[in-house]
Amino acid sequence: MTSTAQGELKQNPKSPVDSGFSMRRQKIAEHRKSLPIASVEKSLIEEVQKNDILIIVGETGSYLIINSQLVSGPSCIICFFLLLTELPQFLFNAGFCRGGKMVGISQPSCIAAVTVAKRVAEECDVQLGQRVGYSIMFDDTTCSSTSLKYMTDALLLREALVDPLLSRYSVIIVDEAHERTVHTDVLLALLKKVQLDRSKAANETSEIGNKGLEVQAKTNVSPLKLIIMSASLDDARVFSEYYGGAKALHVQGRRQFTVDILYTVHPETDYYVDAALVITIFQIHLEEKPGDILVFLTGQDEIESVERLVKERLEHLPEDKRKLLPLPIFSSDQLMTVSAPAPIGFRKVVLATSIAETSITIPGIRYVVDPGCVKARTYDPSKGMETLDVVPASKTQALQRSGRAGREGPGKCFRLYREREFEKMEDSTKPEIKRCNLSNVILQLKALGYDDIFGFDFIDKPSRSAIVKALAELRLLGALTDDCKLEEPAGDQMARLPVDPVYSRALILANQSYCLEEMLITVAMLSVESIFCDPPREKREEARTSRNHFASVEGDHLTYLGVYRESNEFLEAENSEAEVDEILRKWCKDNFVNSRSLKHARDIYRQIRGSVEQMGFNVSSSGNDMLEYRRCLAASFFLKAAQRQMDGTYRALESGEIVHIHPTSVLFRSKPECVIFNELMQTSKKYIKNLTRIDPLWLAPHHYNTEE
DNA sequence: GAGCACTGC
Repeated sequence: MTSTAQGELKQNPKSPVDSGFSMRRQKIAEHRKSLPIASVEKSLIEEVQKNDILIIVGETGSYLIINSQLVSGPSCIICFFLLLTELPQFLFNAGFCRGGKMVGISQPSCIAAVTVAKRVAEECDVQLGQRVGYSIMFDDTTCSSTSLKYMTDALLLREALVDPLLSRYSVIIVDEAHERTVHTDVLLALLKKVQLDRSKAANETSEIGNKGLEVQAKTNVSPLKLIIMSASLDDARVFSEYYGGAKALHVQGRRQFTVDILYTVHPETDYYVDAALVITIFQIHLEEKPGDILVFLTGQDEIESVERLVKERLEHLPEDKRKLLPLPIFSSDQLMTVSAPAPIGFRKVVLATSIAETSITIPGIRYVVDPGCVKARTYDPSKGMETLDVVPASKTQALQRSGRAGREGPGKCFRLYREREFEKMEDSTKPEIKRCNLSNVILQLKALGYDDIFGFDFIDKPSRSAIVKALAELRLLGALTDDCKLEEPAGDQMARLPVDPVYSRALILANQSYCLEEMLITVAMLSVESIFCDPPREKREEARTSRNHFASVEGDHLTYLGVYRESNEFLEAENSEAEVDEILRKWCKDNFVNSRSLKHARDIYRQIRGSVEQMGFNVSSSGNDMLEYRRCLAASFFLKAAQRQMDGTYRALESGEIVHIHPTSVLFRSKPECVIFNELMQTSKKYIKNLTRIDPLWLAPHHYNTEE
């Protein structure tokens, strides 16, 4: 692309926010005004009473209006955020919490669960943790009198392990179901079954009548109401079909202004993408009305390179045209800087990853630049390898991105691809369950009593090979018997531990080898990312020295163990929580350790220590006997072992893949003969991460050779 | 000698 971008972009006459719909929108707006809140409440409750399953679709305004003719039945129109906080209160008022029953509201993330719970408690003017509470991994604020309980999907799934009928809930609302996370998908499938079981049990109870009070007490269950909230119409259709034609109700989304969509006319080759991007950014900066720009990029590298290009180009502009401020965001630490308004007269250009699609809202954005790509993680079950690569975005993502320009006023979205390429995009991103390692999900299902995994009623079925692989892995880890039944007690214990099956296996083995204390720390440290900080240039040398101080010749696991223990030595038993935080923060800063990661690891440690103690494990330390601990690592992670080749590369024993030690490993230079590792990921090369040097003889003998 | 979108138990 050599000419100016002006010539390359044309307005799409059929953009999803075409003005032809404005009449309709106006009508809906009038309709909404005529609806007092009381009648909204009444009609919503009526719908819940009439329908055991209700799907509530709340798209951003424009998209919703276009598609509303596709939905039958009367539309109930209120504001979406209102619904999220009001609906549970409506249900409470309507008596759904009588007799100690609860309305459960599940969210994919902790932050959402906490935020909404706080807001509802405020609206109801009650103390958080009483009538309204939330429950997330490290924080449960509910009590026996809680009626409205906000929680994460994953936690609700865990609850089903203890109470398979989820009998304390009269209504469960699953929010953000369109995100299609593994947890949401499994939860939706589970709830379908729970609802069926509870109807059955309730019918039996009523049939029994007063024949036997004992039976009645035992089956004291009432039917379960389900409300599924989805922001995407496509997914709402999928859910409706999945639940046997469940009724879908439409809700007006938040106010959305018109966004003009502009496509490029000529295809962009990869080589020109950066150039086209920068040209587009400057075209907006120099020719468009005030308003900040949001650019969607795939990762840190790309963000930094575009930032550099923008700065370079700015230097060639006359002084008065230089008022453009590039703001990179690729980690949540940078969020504060982007939400602050630009200095007077300046235009911000926010260079963001897909984090800016949904997770955060940046004020002031009127222009969006969308190259149409996203970095996506996929999992190859045959190789046990994750891949992180750049792929085309989906239509839903493209719409979401363009929608970001219309939050505060009419906006423009510049798509750096042709309209026909948009048409070729997938409707929505593949559900996570179709692109991840299934061993955790399958172990949970087995523990919940679902034996027939191939016949399980998934909304989107994962591939047969992915299921086969996960079952095989679980057998090798000792969670399942040879005929794929839950192994007792190990399988059940593993399902109850809140970590990946390989890690729970490691904890069980460590318990038997008397190095559980070490393994708890190891698993906690492996469960968080990037223990070490990336220091600024001037501190690199200092950081290297510090890292060398921690580095263990045995590998990363012992290194992490050392970091955790050394940080712990600075603490005293009587330190208050705030003091602990402060001491650790300082220690981390001095030692180039990521304090957020370390704090998170300490939380996980506490959590899993509690779990293993509950199982009756005795947390003992191997003291200075690191040999026993390393043998235990080998026995736990034997599925991921690699052997050095003549040329210095490694061969992963299970898959036969040729792999490289990742440069962040402490073993990067020493290249021991045989290692176990925790992660195999393909980026520019196939890298193994988090390794420990082992003796090949320690590997589980029954797995790699035939001798006993 | 490499970089890593986002969650969650």
